[in-house]
Order: sequence, then structure tokens, then C-alpha cells
Amino acid sequence: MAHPPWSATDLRQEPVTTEEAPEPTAATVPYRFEPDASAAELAERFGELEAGTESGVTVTVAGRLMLRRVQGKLAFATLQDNSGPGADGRIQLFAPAATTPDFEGSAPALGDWIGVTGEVMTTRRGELSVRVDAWTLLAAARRAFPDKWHGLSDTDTRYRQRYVDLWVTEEARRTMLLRSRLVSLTRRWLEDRGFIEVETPVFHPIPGGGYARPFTTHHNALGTDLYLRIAPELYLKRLVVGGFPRVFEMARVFRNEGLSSRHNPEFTMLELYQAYGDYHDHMALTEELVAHLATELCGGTTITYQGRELDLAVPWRRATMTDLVDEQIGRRLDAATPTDELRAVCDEYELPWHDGDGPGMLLLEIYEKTTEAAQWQPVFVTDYPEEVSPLSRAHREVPGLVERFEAIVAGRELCNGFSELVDPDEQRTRFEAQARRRSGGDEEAMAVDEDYLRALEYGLPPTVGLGIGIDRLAMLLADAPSVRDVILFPTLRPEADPS
RNA sequence: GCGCCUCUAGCUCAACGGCAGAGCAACGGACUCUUAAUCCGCAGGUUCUGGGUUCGAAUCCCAGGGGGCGCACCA
Repeated sequence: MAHPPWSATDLRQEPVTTEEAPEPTAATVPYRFEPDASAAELAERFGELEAGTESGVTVTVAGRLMLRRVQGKLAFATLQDNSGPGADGRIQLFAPAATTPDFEGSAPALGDWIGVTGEVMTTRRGELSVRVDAWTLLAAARRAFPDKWHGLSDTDTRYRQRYVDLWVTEEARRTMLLRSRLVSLTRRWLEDRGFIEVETPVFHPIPGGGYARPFTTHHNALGTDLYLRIAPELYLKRLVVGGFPRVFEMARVFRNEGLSSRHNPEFTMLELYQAYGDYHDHMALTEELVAHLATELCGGTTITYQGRELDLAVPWRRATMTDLVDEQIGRRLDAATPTDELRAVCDEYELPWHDGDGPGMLLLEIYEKTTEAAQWQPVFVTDYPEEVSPLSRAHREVPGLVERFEAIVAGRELCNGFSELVDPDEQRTRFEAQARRRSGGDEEAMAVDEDYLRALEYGLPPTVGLGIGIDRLAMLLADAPSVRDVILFPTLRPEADPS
């Protein structure tokens, strides 16, 4: 090799037709660069170096130039490479004119990516630095970076230009890193327990497994409409029928509904299914997984969310919907409560009801509007009305209810799980009830999925399933107020003119 | 979909019916130990868009657009 890897000299010396030296462009940066140290590693390794010391060690680092302090014939700069567990890695560059190549020439600009090779040293003030003995431009920033102190505050710009936000908003970087670790830890944790990760279709001929409006698309060659999945549930249970007793999927799902600080049209749902278990098993699994993640990511099971303390330590409280509603509004209501009485309660709390709503629908409505948001510490709400749970198995003791639970944390639904309905005849009856709602105008009700029924007819053993909202969980553990803070590129209206 | 708030230089923000400004960034200059370096100088605008009111509009009004928050929706 004629030049060290950081050198672009060979490229810059190509014949030029103009008298001026060419500006470095994307065409003049090297094809490859090989840093051998990061800011975090240097801090770790040379943290104890006394002020005014040269280490005798030469390293190559790379990153973006974020700050610059030119002092006549001596310049300091801050190179950021986002190394380290906090993704906040920065190292100072020390550049004396006497030894720094091209000091007076085309010095790098703020925002440029550069690679630097030089001796590790400390300044007289004791700041760990890399002396710039050689440097090369890796990418020029043609657009000005935001204010070096105030950064970006316009949320629109932050979401649309996340590639800038991630450099200037440490919080954003930290949050996204936490999310990445959350997903990684979850995978490992599940695999350690015998779950295998699978990928099921995003295109569904029949939308199912949830109660939501789907996005519709069209396949030209097949000449058929397809729906983007609203949940992977029905395919994952087919896999249990197929002989995989423990499966999970980190499923991006799509729901054609409103946007809010808690809803993005595409979001990530972890769904897992476990043969031979019931909903008690998955309540235990949920609390153990979340406590594990909190310990790994937040250093303990006591965390702060939006200024309020949350105790995620195992075990979490378990309470039936009936008991929780009773606690909140002082009435014992369940799926056997007469419809008239439930309607009267709805009226009392100014909740709209429809003629077609059965007791289960009304009870759920009352619970959600009066009780759910009032729960702060984690609680498993159990035993939902069958009417609103078309895929859940009937409660083994209480008629009209199913063995279903949701975990409510900080007033929000974190997950939803249930003992799965395994009886194909009963499932057909439930699907048909849904289909009646659907033809009655309820666009969110499910349709009859004949292939799913066929799968059940081959035999689904006792099974429990669970869906955890990964975005919600990330919000909780990252202490993020908006779901957009935990999604790298949240859904926004397309820009009219992005230039 | 409804309500409230918001939009000014690349970025962060002033000016609130009377000459569109500052800091940072950029550009020119001084400076060999800075830490958001400092200092001097220079340049930078469709005040989101279109109407209206007014002698005069960034400012007030109407309509539209982007964004935020709340409501509705999201079992």
C-alpha cells in the first residue's frame, strides 16, 4: 500500500485541469478506513494519564467533528464517535500548526466526518486528546449543523431529520440505544427459555388476531387485495399446531388509525405462544421479563416514569376487572350484570353505548373509561368478558368470562394475553359473531378465517399466548413521554418539498 | 374528524400595529492549552402560503399548509 489507510493523497494528486486545488468531494474520500480505537476505549485506557503527558501510543479514531476551538497556531476540536455504553463517546483533538498536516489549508468543517491518526496525550489542562499527526476527510457536511449548544428543539425537524437529531440530541441517541438493547435482551431471554423466533406473513388475505382497521394493498399478479397485518396471532398459533411449542415474533404491525403520542400506525409487537401453558404462566412470564429488562437497562426494578415512581419488582398485583372497577367506582359489575344496569352506569359516566352492545362490551367500556388510566403501579387485570375476546378460551370457573389478562403500567396497556381458545367449533361460533358485527358496520370486527379453523381442527393443544407492545415498553424504560421518542422514524405527513 | 397552541436567518430565539434583530453556525481577520474558547469585522430574510383590515401588518382578521398538545378513534 502506497499510503497509510487514512491518506487520500493519492486521490488528491490526480491531474486537475483548474489551477485551484479541487475541493474534497465524495469522490475524493477513501473507499475504506480503519479506526483502531474509540473515544470510550481511550477514556478507559488512558483515563489516569497525568496532565501534559505524551503516552507514546499512536491510535486512529474516526467520527464527526462537533466543536472546534482555534487558538492561532494551535487548534482544539471535539470528535464525536458515539462510542461507549452511553453512546456519548467524544475525544478532543489537539492540532498544533507545526505538526498538523494542512493546518492552514482545507481544514475540516464542523459536522465533517474525519479520521485522525496520532499520539494519545493530555493537554496542560489535563484533557485527554489525540494529537493530529495525520487526518483525512471521510465525509463533508455540506449542510450546517444545528446550534452547538441548543441543538434541535423543533420536534418536526427532529423526527424528519433523525440523522441530524441523533448527533445533537444525546437523549435521542440514548433512547434508541436502550430500545435496541431491550429487543436484543428480550430475544436472548426468550431463547434461553426454549422459544424460537419465527417470521410470519405481513400480507394477510384476511386481517385477524386483533380488533383494528387494517391497511389495504393490492397484489397485481395474484389479482387480489391483501391487508397489512394488524397482529401475527393467527399465524403463530398455526405454528403451534405445526409442532413448534414455543414461538415468538418481533412483529411490525400496522393499524390504520389515528396518530397520537401513544399511537404510531406501524409499531412493534412481541407475540409469543407457549403450548401446554395457561394465562397464569404468561402473567408470570411477563412480570419476570419486564423486571429483568428493567434491571438490565435501568439498574433496578424501581424506575421513574415522567416523575412518578414505578415498582416493577415481581410479583405484580393481580386483580379481576370486576374487582378493579368496584375499587374505582364502588359498583360490582360483571358479564352477568343486566344490560339495563350497565347502560345506566354508562349514562352516569357519560359514556356512549349502542343498541348492539352486550354486557361484555359495556363492562369493558366502563372499565376502560373509569378505571384503566387510574392504575399506576403494575397490575394484571384478569378475566375479561367473552363478548370482547373472540380468541380467548372460556374461563374455567366463571361463565361469560374468558381467561384473559392485560398488564396495566403507568395507566396504559402494556400487554394482552390469554389462554387460547383451542376448540374449532367454539372458535367458529365466535368468528361468526364477529362477522355479524362486521356486516353490521363494525370495520374492526374480525372475519371468519376458514384456514385458521382448519388448523384448529388438526388440533391445538392447551396454549397460552401473549402480545407485548415493544414501543410502550421502551417508552416506560426510557422514560419517554411520546411513542415518537422511541421510534427512529415515526410516521409523519410527507413533506411537500424536502429540499 | 373537533378544540387549543405554534410556525421569524442553517440552528436557538427576540421584536407583538411603526426602520425585521441577537447568539451560534458561515465568511474575513487576531490569537500556541482551549473546553459552548475569546476578541474585531462582514454577510445572511417570500417573517409557512394566499387573501383581507389599516396611512402602515411578522404582529390584527379570514382561508389553507406543517407541527405539538388535548379530545374522538385506537376493545
